[in-house]
Amino acid sequence: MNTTTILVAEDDPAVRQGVVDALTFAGYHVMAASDGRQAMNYSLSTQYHLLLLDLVMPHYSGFEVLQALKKNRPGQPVIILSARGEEADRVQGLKMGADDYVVKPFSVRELLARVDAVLRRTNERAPQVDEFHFNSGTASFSRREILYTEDNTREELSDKESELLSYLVSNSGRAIARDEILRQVWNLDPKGISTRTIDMHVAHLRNKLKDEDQSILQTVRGKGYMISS
Amino acid sequence: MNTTTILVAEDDPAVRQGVVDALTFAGYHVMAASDGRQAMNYSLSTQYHLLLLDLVMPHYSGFEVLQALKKNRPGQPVIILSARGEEADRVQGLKMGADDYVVKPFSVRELLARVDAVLRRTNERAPQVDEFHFNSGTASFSRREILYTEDNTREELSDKESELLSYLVSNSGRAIARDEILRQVWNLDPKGISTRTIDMHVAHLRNKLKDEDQSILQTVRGKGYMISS
DNA sequence: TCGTTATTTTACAAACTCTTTACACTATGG
DNA sequence: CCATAGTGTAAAGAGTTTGTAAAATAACGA
Repeated sequence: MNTTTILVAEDDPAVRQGVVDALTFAGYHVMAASDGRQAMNYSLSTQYHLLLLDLVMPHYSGFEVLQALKKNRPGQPVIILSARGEEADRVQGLKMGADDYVVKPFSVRELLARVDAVLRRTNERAPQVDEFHFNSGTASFSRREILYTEDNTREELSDKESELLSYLVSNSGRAIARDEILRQVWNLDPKGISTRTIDMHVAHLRNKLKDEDQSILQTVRGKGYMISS
Repeated sequence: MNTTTILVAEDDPAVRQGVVDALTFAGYHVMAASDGRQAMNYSLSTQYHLLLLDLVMPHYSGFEVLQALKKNRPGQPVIILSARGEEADRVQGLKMGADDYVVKPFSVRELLARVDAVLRRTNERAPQVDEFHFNSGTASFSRREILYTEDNTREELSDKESELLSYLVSNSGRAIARDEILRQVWNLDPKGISTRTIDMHVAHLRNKLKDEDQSILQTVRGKGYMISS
């Protein structure tokens, strides 16, 4: 299943609908903004994997949106859509941090190819993390160990500890519910079952991370746990 | 699975049954109102994703229902059903905030197409907002925390605090009644019950937002609370 | 099989959230 | 300026969630 979310910012209803339909049909989850103000709002405050950004919109131009976005989320992938095919705009857009540029009118095939390419590049950029660096050391999942920088000592991670930490690290920056952890790490269907296993493993991990003040592995009361990104 | 709920307000039993059957068969959860008074009642007090509204009904006309509804729930999607295919009605309905207009008699295929289109547009229109930027910081709902820009400190949000703030933010720009908050955030039917819980949570939120002058989270006396957009 | 280690369950104290109560304070209309 | 209804908030209590030690069970290699 494809749960990649794409935000489309485009004021022309016909073009917007076309793009939304094409992306939806291709299996993406799509959100749309229909003017510059919405684009500014949504792009800064919602979660998505790729922004398709028209340059010419009412209220705010695509350049303004891009500028604000790159200030707040430097790594956010963006493809610029614009009728202006001029070299100057293209260069400025890419200079401002856009990942690619599609000139209107474009074919569905071309759009999808660009989208795929940018998403692929983005994923490559962040390959399966095997190491987690924190204040006092580094955890390696393939070697199932933690190395402490200061005294060069070593602490082993058990199977489950390693998998749990790995999952939290690769989903850092959001609170992960216990249910989700049970499903993803324990491969259980958490229907009604209640267990303190996760909490115990978290306690063990905190010990091994020397995280007595819970600054690395945070509790999110009522939900689960989180590692800040 | 499709858990989208549609409210059908139509006084002609034959038409109503036909619409209900078609929508049910298409996988929607359907509720029905058989006159204007029921329509007024249900449309204002129950939860659904789309209202199919007949204009000609006893007790209250569709226009009256639409007017009351848009006053209380400006974003609620509505499709008007009517035998009168005249341009004037169509225009007035759309002016009053309806999203589309289907002229009777209509085919099942046509109805479903309109329903699909409006629901899709609705989803595009309002993506899930995860962040709220304000003068001194940013609140994130997926992380259930507030980060203050100045000193890089962090304040946690409790479950209810986060949900409440999220609801106010995603409905910013209008005053939200306490009743609506109880229904939407607490999942309670606020019939006559009176509680100061909401006010307490607002007080806590204001603390965490450092909003001592109530410039972010405003009180609307006699109604409830509001966040300006 | 045994011994060792990893994982899960149990149990209970501690911490926290939510709600209610109570009362002070404020806005509003006469 | 008063009466009244609406709002702010401190404090207390009920109920829920989390941390963790200790015991029980499972997994595994020799």
